[in-house]
Amino acid sequence: MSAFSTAATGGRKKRGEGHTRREEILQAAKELFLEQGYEATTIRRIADRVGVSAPALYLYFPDKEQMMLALCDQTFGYLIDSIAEIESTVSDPRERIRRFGEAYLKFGLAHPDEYKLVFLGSNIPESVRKLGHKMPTNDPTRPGIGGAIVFQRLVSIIAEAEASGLALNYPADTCAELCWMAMHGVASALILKPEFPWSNRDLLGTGMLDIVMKGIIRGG
Amino acid sequence: MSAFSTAATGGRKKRGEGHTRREEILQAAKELFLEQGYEATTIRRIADRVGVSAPALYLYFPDKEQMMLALCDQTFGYLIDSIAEIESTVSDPRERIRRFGEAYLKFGLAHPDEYKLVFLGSNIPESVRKLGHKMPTNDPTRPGIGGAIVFQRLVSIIAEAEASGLALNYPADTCAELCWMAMHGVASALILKPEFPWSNRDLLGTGMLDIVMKGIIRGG
DNA sequence: CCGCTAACTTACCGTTGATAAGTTATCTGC
DNA sequence: GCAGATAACTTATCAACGGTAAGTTAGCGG
Repeated sequence: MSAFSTAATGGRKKRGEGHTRREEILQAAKELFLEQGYEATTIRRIADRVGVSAPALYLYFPDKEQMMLALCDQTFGYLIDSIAEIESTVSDPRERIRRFGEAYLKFGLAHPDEYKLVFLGSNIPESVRKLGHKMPTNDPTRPGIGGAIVFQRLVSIIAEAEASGLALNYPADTCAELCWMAMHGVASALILKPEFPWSNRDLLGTGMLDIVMKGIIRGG
Repeated sequence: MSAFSTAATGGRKKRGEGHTRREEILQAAKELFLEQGYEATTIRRIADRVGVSAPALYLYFPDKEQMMLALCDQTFGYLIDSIAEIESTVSDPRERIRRFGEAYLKFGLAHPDEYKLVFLGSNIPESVRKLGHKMPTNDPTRPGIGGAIVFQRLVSIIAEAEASGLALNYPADTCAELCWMAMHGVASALILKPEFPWSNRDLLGTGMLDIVMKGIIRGG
């Protein structure tokens, strides 16, 4: 009906169909997020796009943060999938770690907004705190958990590498943290300062990966 | 006068004394910033503490961002000073790089709010873009330039190290970027997720520094 | 047809950064 | 000492934000 709404779905939902509205909200939020970034993705704009009033969103999400995190989890699923594929198809421990790093960085550069929200969330102190608070929370449905799952995969990959005979220069969990921090440093820098005249973007990724591999693997 | 204002300075300034008001504003902002973090540091709260109306702040700063950046530059001065001291007292190229990394990380952990604002500024797209846009801007008074100055020091240190005979595995500027990104990865992770059960915080700093040194220096 | 309640709206709250327009006080030139 | 000029500052207000309270509409089961 209205001329400038890509996802307005007209009238009220029938009984029991509320969950479809929830998905419409996520879809609209995602569109806005991709088109105009985080700042433009306000409650009111999402509601407008869905074709519903702003408070209606609060029937499906407790607050904006949970909405955004649910959105990110959806996107992070792609990264989790691609990591799972690496784990199932690549057997060499070194190669696994390297491929993880590549996939991680590629994902970050392909989904900068989601990356920012999950890994650089300066706005979401609440859930970031919870996210780190007690890591072994086995609830994969908890919103915002995507980043933690990814990190846990790396811990597993490196622990398994060590178990299969790879000698490490540090404890396995420290190696995982170092590896993640290094790649996170590259990702966040390239994402936050895209217009900075970086000497060589590709080399920064592959070089950091080389450095980390050499640094954490004994005799690497 | 009022019971809970640490810096209220009473009446109006005389002609030509506006600059002292400007410093009072920065001081109040800094106090709030340190006491209650970035979120609590609103225009109105700063104005209250100074003992002046909110719009008065706009006589001295074009917007909140410039205020915050001026504030950060003040704090970053300490880091710049300590780097200058390292440069003037440490002659060994390897040791210089290492000491830079240590000083950088220490500063980040000691001033997390300023660090966030300058290096993780998800709120300040404007100036971050400018900051990276044309690096060789020789205006050290430009607000928000602190982080760029620090980075430029590292570039110099590594370029000088190479000039003095140290063999690098990558171009000097790439080495500087890799070094900064790695340490930035550690700093930002520890700052943004302080409650995460990191395996060993000290080891993450020293270990990353070891890894980077070994990685960028030929035969390191 | 009645009542329950899911789905949704209108009206509003307090807060934010920021602007426009008016006021007061001090300094300068005469 | 008095009259502008203008630095310094206030009041009133804006649009937008996230979020809540309370009322309304619509569909389903009895």
